Order: sequence, then structure tokens, then C-alpha cells
Amino acid sequence: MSWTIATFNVNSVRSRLPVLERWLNNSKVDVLCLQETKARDEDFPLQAFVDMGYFVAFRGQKSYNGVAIASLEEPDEIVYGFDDGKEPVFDTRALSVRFGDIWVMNTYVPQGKSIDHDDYMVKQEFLRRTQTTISDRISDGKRVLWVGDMNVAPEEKDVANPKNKAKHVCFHRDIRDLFGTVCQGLVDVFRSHRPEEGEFSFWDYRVKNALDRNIGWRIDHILASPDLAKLSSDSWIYRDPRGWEKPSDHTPVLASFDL
Amino acid sequence: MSWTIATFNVNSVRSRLPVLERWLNNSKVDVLCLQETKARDEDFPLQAFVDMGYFVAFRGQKSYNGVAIASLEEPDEIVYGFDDGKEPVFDTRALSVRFGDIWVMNTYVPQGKSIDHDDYMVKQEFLRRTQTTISDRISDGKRVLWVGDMNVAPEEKDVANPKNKAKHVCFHRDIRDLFGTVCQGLVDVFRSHRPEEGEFSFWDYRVKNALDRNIGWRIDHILASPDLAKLSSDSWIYRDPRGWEKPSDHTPVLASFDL
DNA sequence: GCAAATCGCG
DNA sequence: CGCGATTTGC
Repeated sequence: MSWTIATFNVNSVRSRLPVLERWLNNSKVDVLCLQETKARDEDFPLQAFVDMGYFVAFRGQKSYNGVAIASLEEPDEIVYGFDDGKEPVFDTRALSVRFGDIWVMNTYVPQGKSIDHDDYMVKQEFLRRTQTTISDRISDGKRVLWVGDMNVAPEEKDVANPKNKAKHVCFHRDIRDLFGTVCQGLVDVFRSHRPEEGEFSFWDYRVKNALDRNIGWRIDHILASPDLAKLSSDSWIYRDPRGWEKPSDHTPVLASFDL
Repeated sequence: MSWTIATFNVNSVRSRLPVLERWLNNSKVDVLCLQETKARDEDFPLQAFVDMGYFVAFRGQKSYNGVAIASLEEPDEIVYGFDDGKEPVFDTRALSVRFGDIWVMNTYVPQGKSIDHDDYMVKQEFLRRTQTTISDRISDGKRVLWVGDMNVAPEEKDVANPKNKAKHVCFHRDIRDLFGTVCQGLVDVFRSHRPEEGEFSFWDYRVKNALDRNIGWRIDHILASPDLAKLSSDSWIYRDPRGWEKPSDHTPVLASFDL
């Protein structure tokens, strides 16, 4: 059976409902991980997801952050934030659901602002904690999918102009190295199917005709433990929604598995 | 030939385009006077009016005020504000167009805030200057239509609760008397056709279910010099748009004439 | 360039 | 309540 997961930074789940409905009413997406929902839990448009046939776990705050996982099947377990006993919990930036022996972790990794900003340290700490969480789950005999807006472009071909991005918090050597470390033992499912350049999932609103000129970033990722990765049949970026009415600045990244 | 004029406080002409298009693409309105357009001239949605077949004269500012007159026929003359040589000109609150020997004056009379506020004095001065303008034009042998948001409910039946409105700047004895004076020699065209109570053109957004409960005001008026008034075939309030999506807090008032 | 929040206003 | 303007964030 073909099982599809998607990650999509929506930049406000309420503003993006028309885009989400247009997409999901015409596609089978089994698990949908959203970032930047920008809605308090009491403001989350739960009914819209229920109407599309989804269960949905979500945790948000006003204005910033916020994550959700919508799924056609009800998850067996939900973890808000990191359950490693440390502070802060980051419950509006990390959310995990378990289906049987598969953990799906959805993260909105802090952007980091600039390499000399405190937030950049927070970003690194956040990544280290994802690594711990993934390791713990693998040690526990589980299979793992880690998806989300990672705010890291792993390779030169993952940004439009790598030359002038050396000091960018999403492309600095240090953050790419750290991200590489966290990804040790995981497979970049998208890249394993699509090795070519020019594949982006985010185009800044402020860059003129960014989509047409394809000046973007690949910072939204789908990573899998090897046992799952070898069951993956395809992975692709669904570019269309970035060109629809009132788009997010990101577009969905998907992967299918033969489970 | 039946000739129809309408007055409509749009509360932002840009926000009200869907309402205006829904209305005007299904009705013949020869002259449409708008108030509270809330758009600088460079921001006025001229093309939308051109697409509906209108000429349009407009003068606005950001955030507040702003008037426009759209007409199927091109006017012979346009006057922005008051042309009596006095200051202030009030060019974003008063606008006149002439078709042959008929002057159409469109005003957004200042609300006045409170009876002890300077703006209430400005309101009175504004009304006195409309009186002068109308008198001058009649003396000049012209026929006159004065329409707009007058911010005066002339009679008890023109407000939902006259008892507790005695000190309201739109219903105080003094402002009604002054408005009555300005209207000397003119006919309240709407009232001449519709004498019954409960006829309102404005329902405050802040009053819960104001439209259903009909808690409103009749402060938008169509007044005509007697020569024109006797040619009027009907006058009515078009209530529907107040119930449409994203409505103004006002609704159009119309009058038809056999010219 | 978008989105949300806050604010002044009626 | 719902406009526009302003500010902040990415």
C-alpha cells in the first residue's frame, strides 16, 4: 500500500486554508506536517481538517511558530515538543506522532536570525535535541521519519546563490555540519530520488519573481531511518501551490512509501 | 427617461469593490455619490469604475474622508470642495458635478464627535457653507440635488431610539434645526415618497444584530430643489448590501427622476 | 511581500 | 465591528 507523507510550511494555517483545500481535496496525503501555523490552539481551524477527513494534532501560539500533524489514520501516540525533560520544551516547534512502530517527528527549526545572534545558539541546541530524540527512538526499536522546515540548506545545490550565502544562518558551514551530524544514520529521502539541482521548497516573497527565476532554497526536508528509506518509492516537491492565489512562501515536499 | 441617483457611504471604496460590483452590474444607476472612500487619489480604484462604464470624479486622503461621484454621462463641470473662497476647502468632504443646468453636490458632513468638541463647530460651519453653495447655484438659475452622508437624522422616526439621542451630534435639537435651515427650499426626496418609520440607511457595526433588529439611523439623504423634486418618481433605501459579505455600515439610498 | 497584532476611529 | 495605518518578524 502506498503511503504518502508531506511537509509544508504554511505561513499561517488560517490564511492558507484555500490552498490546503485545493491541494488536499485532489490528492491522497496520509500524513501532513505543517509548520508556522501562527494560530493559538483555540484559533486552529480544526473543522476544516475534519471536513477533509483528517485527525489533527496541533500546538500553536499567536503570531509565530506553531506546528500540526494531520493524518488520515489516528495516531497511537502524540508528543508535543521534546520529551527529554529539558527546558524549553519547544512545543510550538516540535510535534511527534507514532503510528505503530513508526515515529513521525515534525519540526520547525529556529531560523537563527544571524550567526552572532542568541537565536543561532538556540537553533543549534534545538538541532542537538532532535538528534537525541531520534537516537532514543531508534534505540527503542522504532522506525523514524523526521520532516519539517529545518532552516538548513544542506548542500550548495540547495540554494540559488551559494557564493553569497556563506554567513547565512541557513547555509553557514557550521550549521550545515551540525545538520549533517544530526542526519547521521538517516537518509535524505528527497535527495535519494531527486539528485538534480534547482529543486527548491522555499522562495522568499521579497525576491522579485523568485518562483519564475527559481531563486529559492531547499530547507524543507524528509529524512528517514534506513529501514523506512528503502521502502520509499518516490519523493518530490509539489511546486504548484507556490504559484496559486495567496500562496505560502514555501511549497509542499512529499514522499511515498510502500508500507 | 428615468434617471437614477444614489448615495452610499462605502467606508473604504477599495474594501467595498465587491459590493459595488455586485450591485452596479445588476442595476442602472446614472449617478453614484460615494463618501468615506478612504483612499488617496493615487490609490483610488479608477479602473473598476471605468470597467463598469463610469466616469468618476474623486478626491481623497489616507484613512479618513474622501468623496467620489461616478456617472454614466461625463459631467460638464467638476468642483472639488467648496468654491466660496473660504478655508478650509473640504475637498475630501464635498464634491460637485454639473450636468447641464443640474448641480449634483455630494457631501460627507463631519460627524462632530460630541456636542462640546471643536469638530461639532466645524460640522455646523460645514452645513452653513453647503447652504451658501446651494443658494448661489439656485440664484444662478440652476437646479440642485444635494446628496450624501449628512450625519443628521432630521426627525424622531429617523433614529431607532430618539429618547436617548438628545445629546448625540447627529440628533441634537440644534443640529437638526440647522440642518432644517439648510434644507429650506429643498425637498427631502426620500421622505416625500416613504413617510413610514423604520427606514434607515446606517446600522453601526458595533450594535449586535443591528440590521435584524433594525437599530439604525437615516442620515444619508437625497434633497432636491422643488423643480427637480416634482420630477421624482420614487426614492428608496436599498437594504440588501448591508447584509452582503463584507458590508459597509451604510447602505445605498436612491431616487429616480423623469428628466 | 505577506501575515498578525495593536491602535485610532466611528 | 471593521476599516486603514503602523510595527514586527521572517
